[in-house]
Amino acid sequence: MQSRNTGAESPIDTRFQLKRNRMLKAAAHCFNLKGYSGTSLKDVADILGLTDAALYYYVRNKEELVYLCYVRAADVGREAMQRAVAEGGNGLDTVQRYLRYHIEIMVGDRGPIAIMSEIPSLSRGHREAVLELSRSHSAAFEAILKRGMEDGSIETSDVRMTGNAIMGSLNWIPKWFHGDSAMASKIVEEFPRILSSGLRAA
Amino acid sequence: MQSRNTGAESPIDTRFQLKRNRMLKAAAHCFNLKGYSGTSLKDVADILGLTDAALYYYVRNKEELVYLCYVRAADVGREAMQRAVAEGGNGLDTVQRYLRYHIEIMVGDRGPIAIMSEIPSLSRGHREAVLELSRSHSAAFEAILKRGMEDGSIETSDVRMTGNAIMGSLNWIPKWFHGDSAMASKIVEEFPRILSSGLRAA
DNA sequence: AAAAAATTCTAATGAAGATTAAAATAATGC
DNA sequence: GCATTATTTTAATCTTCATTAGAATTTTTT
Repeated sequence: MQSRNTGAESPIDTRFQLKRNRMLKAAAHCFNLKGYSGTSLKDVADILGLTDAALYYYVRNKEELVYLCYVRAADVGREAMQRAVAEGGNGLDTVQRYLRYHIEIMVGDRGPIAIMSEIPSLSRGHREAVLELSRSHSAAFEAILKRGMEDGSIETSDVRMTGNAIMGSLNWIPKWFHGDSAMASKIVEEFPRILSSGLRAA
Repeated sequence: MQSRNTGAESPIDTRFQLKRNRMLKAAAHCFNLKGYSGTSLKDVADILGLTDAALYYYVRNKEELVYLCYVRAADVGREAMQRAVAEGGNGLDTVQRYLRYHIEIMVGDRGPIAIMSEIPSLSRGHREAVLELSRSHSAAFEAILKRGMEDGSIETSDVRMTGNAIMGSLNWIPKWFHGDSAMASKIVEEFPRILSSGLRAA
C-alpha cells in the first residue's frame, strides 16, 4: 500500500520514519557529492542496499527527495539558531554560538546535511517553500548581526553581504569534510572564531 | 571541418577563441546555477543563440566543456595568486591582495567563473588534471599562510582548515551574486578584510 | 563572383535513468 | 500456522538529452 507517501504520517511510526531518515542522509551525501541531477536514485539505493524502485515507497519522486533533504537542512539551521538566541548574550556571542551549534550538527552524527545549492531544480511549490525557509533563516541571522551592531559587539558595513560571506564558508564544509573525527572537533572549535572575527568592532 | 576541436589551436585564431570563450562563460553561468548534469547543452546554446549541436564545433563533448570551464577558473586563481605574491609584503598583506584580485576577476567582466564543485563528474584524465591544478593552488595559498605565521602577521592553528574556510566563502559568491555592480564593488572592498580577519595574530 | 573554408543546422540514434504496475517476499498480529 | 499488512523486487515504459552524420548556410579567399 502507498498509504505512506501521501504525507499524513501516523504519529508513532518509528520504523518507517527511521528508514526514511537513513534514506535522507544517504541522499544528502550523494547530492553534496554529485549534485541533484548528477545522482541517480540507484546511487542512493545502493547505499541503503535497496533497489531504486524501493525508494518510491518512501517518497513520491526524486524531487520530493531533495525537497525533504532541504527541509531537514533548514531544520538544522533553525534549531541551532533557536538554541543560540535562547542563551542570550550580545550579538557577537550569539553569532558564535549559532555557528558552533550549526557546525556541531553538520559534522556530527546527524550529518551529512544537504547543501541547499540547487533550489532552482525544485518544483514551483517546493521551491517557494524552501525559499521561504531560507529567507526566514537569513532574516534571523541578519537580525542578530543588527543587534550586535546596536550593542557594540559587531561592526560591519552590509549585513546581507556579511551574512553571505559567513554562510558560504559554512555551506562549503561538506565539500571538503568527510567524516574525519579529529578534523570534526577542530572545525567545531575553530570555525566560530575564524568566521566571526570579521565581525568584531574595532 | 573539425580541425578545431583537436586541441592544437593556431596561435592567432581570434574569432574561434572569442566565441569559445563566450561559450565558456555561458556554460559557467549554467553550471553555477543548475550544476553539471542539471544543465543541458541546449541551455548553454540558447544563451548563445545557437543549436546544441553547434557547440560540438568548439568542444569535443559536454565533459570537455566543464573541464575547460574549470581550467579557466583555475587560471583566474593562479593569476590572482601570482600578482599578489609578486607585490611582496607580509603574509597577511599577500592574502588580502590575493583575495581582492581573485574577487575582482570573479565579479568583473571576466565572470562568471565556474565553481569547481563537481570534480567527480570529470573523466579520469581531466579529473587528475584539475585536481592537480587545485592542489597546487591550495599549496600556494597555504604557503602564504605559513609565511605569515613566520613573519608574525598571521596566527592560525591549521592552515588546511583555514584555507578551506576562506576558499569556501569565495566559492560561494557566485551562488548569491548576480551582477549587481554596486554590490560588486562592495564585495571587492569588504571581502578581503572580512575573510582575512580570522587570520590576524593577537 | 566562384571556390574553399568555416560555421551552424536538421534529423536521426542511443543510452541513461525516472517512474509505474504488478508480483514476490518479509513481517506482524491473531 | 493463517491472514493481513508492510516492504521490496522485477520488468516494463517513457522522457530527456548527449551525440553524430550529413546537409545547408555563411564567411573568407582569390
